[in-house]
Amino acid sequence: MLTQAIEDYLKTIYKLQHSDEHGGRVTTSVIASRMEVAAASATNMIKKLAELNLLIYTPYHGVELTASGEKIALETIRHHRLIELYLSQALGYSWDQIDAEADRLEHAISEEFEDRIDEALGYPTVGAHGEPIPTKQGQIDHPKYRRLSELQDGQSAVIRRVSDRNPQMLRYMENLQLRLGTRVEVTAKAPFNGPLQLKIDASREVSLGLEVAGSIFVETD
Amino acid sequence: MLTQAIEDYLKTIYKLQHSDEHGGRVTTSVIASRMEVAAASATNMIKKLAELNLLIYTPYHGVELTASGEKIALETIRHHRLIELYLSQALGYSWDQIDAEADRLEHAISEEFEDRIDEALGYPTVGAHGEPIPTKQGQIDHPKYRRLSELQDGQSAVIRRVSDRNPQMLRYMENLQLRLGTRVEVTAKAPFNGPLQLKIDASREVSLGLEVAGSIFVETD
DNA sequence: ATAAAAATTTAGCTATGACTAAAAATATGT
DNA sequence: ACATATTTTTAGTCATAGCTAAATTTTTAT
Repeated sequence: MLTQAIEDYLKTIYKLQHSDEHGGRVTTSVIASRMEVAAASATNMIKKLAELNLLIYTPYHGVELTASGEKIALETIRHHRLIELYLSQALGYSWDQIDAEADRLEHAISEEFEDRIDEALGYPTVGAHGEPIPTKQGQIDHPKYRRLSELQDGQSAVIRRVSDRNPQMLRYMENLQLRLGTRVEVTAKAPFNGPLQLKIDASREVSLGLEVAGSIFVETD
Repeated sequence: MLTQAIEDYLKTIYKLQHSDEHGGRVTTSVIASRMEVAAASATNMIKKLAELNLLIYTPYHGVELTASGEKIALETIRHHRLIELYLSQALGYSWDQIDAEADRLEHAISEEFEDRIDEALGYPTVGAHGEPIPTKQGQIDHPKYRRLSELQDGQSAVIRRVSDRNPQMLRYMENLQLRLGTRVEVTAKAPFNGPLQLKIDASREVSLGLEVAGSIFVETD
């Protein structure tokens, strides 16, 4: 049977495999740190997942999901993102609250529940933070957006996705009304990795640190 | 910490204490059978709950919840009944599906979630099967309804609650349109524990077995 | 009253998934 | 190249919550 822990590990590994940060190599320590467990615990679980043919494990070198491991990861991610969207659309949750709630609910819901909220939401393809929602068949695309921090002075773009890693940062973005679909223009960039000056919705101007700007993904025109 | 298993046991024990079937004495075997675990497993958990001061345990004679045990039981039951009602009202679930889904979700939701569905439902006091919903403060009343099977020939009553124990029976009741608030009249009673003849909503007539009639609780005029 | 039956507890085992400490393998810096 | 640092794995523990089999206690029937 699929335990909650198995689903959580597979989800985490999938996300690591598809993040550009680690160059494709998903190691024990990276998994352990994302899961907030000791490295030894991660090794144990990895061995178990390899035993279940959910991933390929090369000791000392990392893991790679098999097709069935990826399937389960995508189902879990689909649950998570549908629940997040439902929480924000139907129950009025704010951006910073939905991830923690969905982390628990994603393991508890049935296919029936998945189908019903999918329908209630009108079969969405994009989650509350702009993440693609895998289809029931496990299809997903990975649109390449640029980080707001990479834009040059004078460039304009539309917010398409934000990182959901830090709830406090999400609250900060919400306060600034930096939402999906919001148009932003970089009106100045301070040197030495300094903040950038941002015009939001062609009206308000704010100064935004690089860490926040790096967590906002935009589509340029 | 409160595990899912602890919440489940406390909920079950609370319901057993307040059911008229066992004369108040809640024994290991009754708990084990309701939880669908071996008697030895129930003994283990009972000892643990006693250790946590959630119940008083008299070996070989049964258990009784303490105030704090009852508090947790009522919180769990409140979660369960709010979720059930939300599933049927907001997501269109049928009577027979909500219990199983709520059994899993009740352990996964936050206070935030509880508050939001409570609000979305308009602060209900009665659950989807007619059960009272405990307040956030743990208040609950136990209205005494009569079983439909106890009514005499010619008596009329309104359905106020149904047992949620058997999903198939719930589906059967739904098919007959035996719902909360439905008026029913016993037009005949067959002898030797035979079926009773029922007039539903002053129109359709059906023959109803005693087992089903015993699972329907009514208010007489 | 006592023997048999039923209920309950104890003893010992299993799986899951965490942990620490120690050992082993890999990576890095001079 | 090789000593040191870092990463990873192994070994052994713990808590949770289930199980079976055996022992014990309570209940029931004669």
